[in-house]
Amino acid sequence: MGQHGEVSRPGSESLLFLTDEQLKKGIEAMFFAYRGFTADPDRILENYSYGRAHHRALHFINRSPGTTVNNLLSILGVTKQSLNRVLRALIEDDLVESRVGRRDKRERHLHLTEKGSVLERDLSEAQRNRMRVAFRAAGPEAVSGFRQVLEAMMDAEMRRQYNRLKDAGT
Amino acid sequence: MGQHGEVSRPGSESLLFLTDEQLKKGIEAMFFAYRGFTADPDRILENYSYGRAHHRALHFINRSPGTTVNNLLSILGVTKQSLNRVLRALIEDDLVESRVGRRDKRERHLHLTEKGSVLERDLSEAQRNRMRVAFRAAGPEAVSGFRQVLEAMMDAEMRRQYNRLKDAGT
DNA sequence: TTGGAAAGTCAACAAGGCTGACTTAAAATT
DNA sequence: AATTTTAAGTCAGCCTTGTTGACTTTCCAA
Repeated sequence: MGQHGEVSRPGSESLLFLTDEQLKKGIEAMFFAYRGFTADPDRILENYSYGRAHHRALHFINRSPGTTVNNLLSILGVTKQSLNRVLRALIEDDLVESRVGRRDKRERHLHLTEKGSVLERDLSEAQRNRMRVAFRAAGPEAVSGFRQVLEAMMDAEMRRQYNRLKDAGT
Repeated sequence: MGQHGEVSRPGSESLLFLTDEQLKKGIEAMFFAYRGFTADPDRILENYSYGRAHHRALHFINRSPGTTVNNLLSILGVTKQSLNRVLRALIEDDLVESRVGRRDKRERHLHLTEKGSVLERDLSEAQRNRMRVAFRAAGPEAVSGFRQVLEAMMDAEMRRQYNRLKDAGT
């Protein structure tokens, strides 16, 4: 019941990696790894009145300086009201600057302030350290596979967003 | 500043996959992929008065039938009070059965009911389908790398939990 | 027989999602 | 020039899921 392709029939390549058991291991790997993925920044954030949502905003503003609110909204996949709460705090605390658009004055372009950059760097560094250790332990072949599978797991729309973020150095 | 190992010095193997840029791509891949990972079950759950927390409980009870509350607690990494709220709903709705321990009567052993199995299977199937498509598209080599990197990203304690879940068919 | 462990419960709170309704300013269209 | 649409922001209220802290009941084990 529910088992597909787990029998390596003579003549077919081994499809053992597609057994339900293997798929479940993949699911559990995602679950536990995501916890590790967020653990370090979360620990840093505890010292502030910020949470994971603030981290995400800082990350993507840093990644695409000058991005508009609407843009950020579609990357984060949350509602305007939800993002606004987070953004308001960051702007009030002088971590993020909101500049009126030059061409279109309805738009606001978001930038990190010096202070915002410092926190972003701090969070990012913690997260990159863990990623670096994992990448180094697994090796370049594994990293390539890691990214291939993750990309294939995204919705088409997310994959578009993902590929849009410039990847210098690839 | 903050750049490590991106220069492929003569004599060193290529460490290009450890540039900050590559690490950031990895971080973003995790972010977008996790959204995809949860999207399908979340959609199903919308028809019920359950959320992701209920899904996780169902998953791990299905995975380790007869597990105790304490056990589940340490796997899920939430507080007793938080889990209790979820578990109470599942038991009241007859999706989960809580049996008093035979050896140690303080313990409760958790099992899915017929009804619980049905929902679990539904959720699991949706999630496995996406995972299967991704695995198939990426191929067995990539899947191996995917799991290697994720395992390396876990905290030691989580990795222990992860490896404890039996992996028949590996 | 007593101390500690497992489970369960109540209350109160916070973060971060959501919907709906509405405003303001500016751009775009008619 | 008038109207419609878009971008941003706001208020209010709700839900889920996490947290602490305090306390009870049951029962195993020293």
